[in-house]
Amino acid sequence: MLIESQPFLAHIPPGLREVAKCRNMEAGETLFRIGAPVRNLFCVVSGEVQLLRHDPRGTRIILQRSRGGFFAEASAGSKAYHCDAIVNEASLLLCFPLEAFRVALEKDAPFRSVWMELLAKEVRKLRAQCERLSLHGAADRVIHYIESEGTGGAITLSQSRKSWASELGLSHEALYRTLKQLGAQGVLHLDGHRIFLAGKKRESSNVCFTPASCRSNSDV
Amino acid sequence: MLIESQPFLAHIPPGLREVAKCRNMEAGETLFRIGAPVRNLFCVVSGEVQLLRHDPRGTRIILQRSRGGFFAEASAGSKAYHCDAIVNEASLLLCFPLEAFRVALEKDAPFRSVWMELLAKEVRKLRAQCERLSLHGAADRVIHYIESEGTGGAITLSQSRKSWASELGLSHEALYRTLKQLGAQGVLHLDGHRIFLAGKKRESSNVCFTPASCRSNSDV
DNA sequence: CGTACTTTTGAATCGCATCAAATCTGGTGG
DNA sequence: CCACCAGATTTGATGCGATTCAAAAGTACG
Repeated sequence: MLIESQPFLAHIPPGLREVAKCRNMEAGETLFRIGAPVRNLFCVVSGEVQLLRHDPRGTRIILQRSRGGFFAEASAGSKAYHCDAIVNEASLLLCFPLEAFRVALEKDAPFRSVWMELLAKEVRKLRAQCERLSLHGAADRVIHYIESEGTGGAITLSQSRKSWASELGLSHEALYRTLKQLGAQGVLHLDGHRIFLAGKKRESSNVCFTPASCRSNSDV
Repeated sequence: MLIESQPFLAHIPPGLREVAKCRNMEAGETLFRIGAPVRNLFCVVSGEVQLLRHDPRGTRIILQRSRGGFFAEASAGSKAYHCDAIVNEASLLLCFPLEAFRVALEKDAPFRSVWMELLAKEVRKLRAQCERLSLHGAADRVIHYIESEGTGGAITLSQSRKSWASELGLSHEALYRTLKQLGAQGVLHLDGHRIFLAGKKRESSNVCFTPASCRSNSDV
C-alpha cells in the first residue's frame, strides 16, 4: 500500500527498510525546528508537512509544502536544520535514520542510481513548474501544465480541480472559468478527469515545423 | 575562471575532465531536438539555454531557462530527449560524454557525493522558488526571497534588479515600486546591492516565539 | 561623446483575487 | 432509502494590483 503511493519505496534495500520507522502525526505537531540536529530523512506517505521560517513580523515563510515524497533532502548534507517542519494535516511519515540512508546509498549501487534518478526527475519537474508559475495568464499556465506534465497533449488529472488550481498558483474560480473558456474556444476538450489539447495528436508532430537554425548541431 | 562561476566543477575528477569538451554557441543555435539520443550532459558556463516544447499553435512552452549550471540532468536517465534545447544568447557550454559521467559517478565516491549534494540543493532552491512564485503580492515575494535565499534577513544581490524581477516573476517596474514602497514603510533597508529586512538581526531570534504544539517531538 | 542598458516614475488597462451564493457531489448515519 | 453534511464545482459582481505602454534620467563602457 505504501509502495503504491511511492514507487521509489520498492527500491529501498532491506537493511534500510528494517531501520525505517513509521510515524503518525496530527495537524499542528512539530517534526523538527531550526537548529535541531539532522538525524532522519523523512518521506510523506499521506497528509501534508510544511517547511517554514518566520519573517520579522511573524509571518510564515513557506519554503516547501510536501504532500507525498521526500522533503528536506538537502538537509541530509547539513548538521542542523535551517527551517521548521510543521505537520499541516494528519499525516503518515516514514523516518529513515540518516546514517543508515547514507550507508545504503554508498553500498547499494542500484538503490543509489534510483535515488539519483529520483532527484533528477524532481529537478526537472520543479523547473518546469517554476517556468509555469512565471506565466501571467491563467490559460497559459493550464496549457503549459498539459504540455509539460501530460503526454502527447493530453493529461489525466489525479487530483481535484481545486487542488490543481493551487498547484497552478491560481484561485479555483479562475481555473474553472479558464477551463470553461478554453473549452468553448475549442482550445481543449474536457472529459472528466481527462483533458485534451485540441489539434494535438502525437507528441512528435511538430518537431519538423520548427524554424531555421536547425544546422547539423542536433547531436553533439 | 570557469571554476569560479561553478564551484562544482572543481570536483570533477581528471578522467572526466579530460574528455569534457568546450563549446561556444551563438544565439539561435540548436543544441539538441526532441527524440535525439542523449549522449552528453551539458553545463552552462555563460549565456542562456532554453529547454522547450511547442504547443499545438506553435507557442513555445519553456520548460527551463538555464543561465549557469547543469540542465536536463533528468535526461541522463533516458534514451532520447523529451524537449528541444535552443541557445538563447551567445553561450559557453561544457559537454560531458554521458557514459564517462556515469562511470565517474560510479567509481569516484567523493565526486558522487558532491553531485548528489548539488542535486539536493537544487531541489531545495527550486521548491522555495515555487512557493515564492505562488505568492500573489510583489512585496510577499520580495520578503520571501530575502528570507529564503538570504542569510539572517539580509541579502546581497548578485544580479541586476531587472533580472531579479524576472526571477521573482514580476515586471521590473513592479519590483522597483515595491522596493521603494517597502523602504518607505521601513520594512526593509536598501543599500545598493545589499538589502536588509528591518528588525531582523539573527537568524535564530524568533525560534522560541513559535506557538504551542512544541512538544518533545523536536527531534525524532 | 555616444550607445546600450538599467533604473525610475507616470498613467491606463486588464486579469485575477476576493467575496458571495447556489448547485452538485460523495459519503455517513439514521 | 433518505436526510444530511462537508467538500468540490460553478457563476456573478467588485476591487485591487500588477502588467503594459511611455518616457525620462542615470550609469557603464568603448
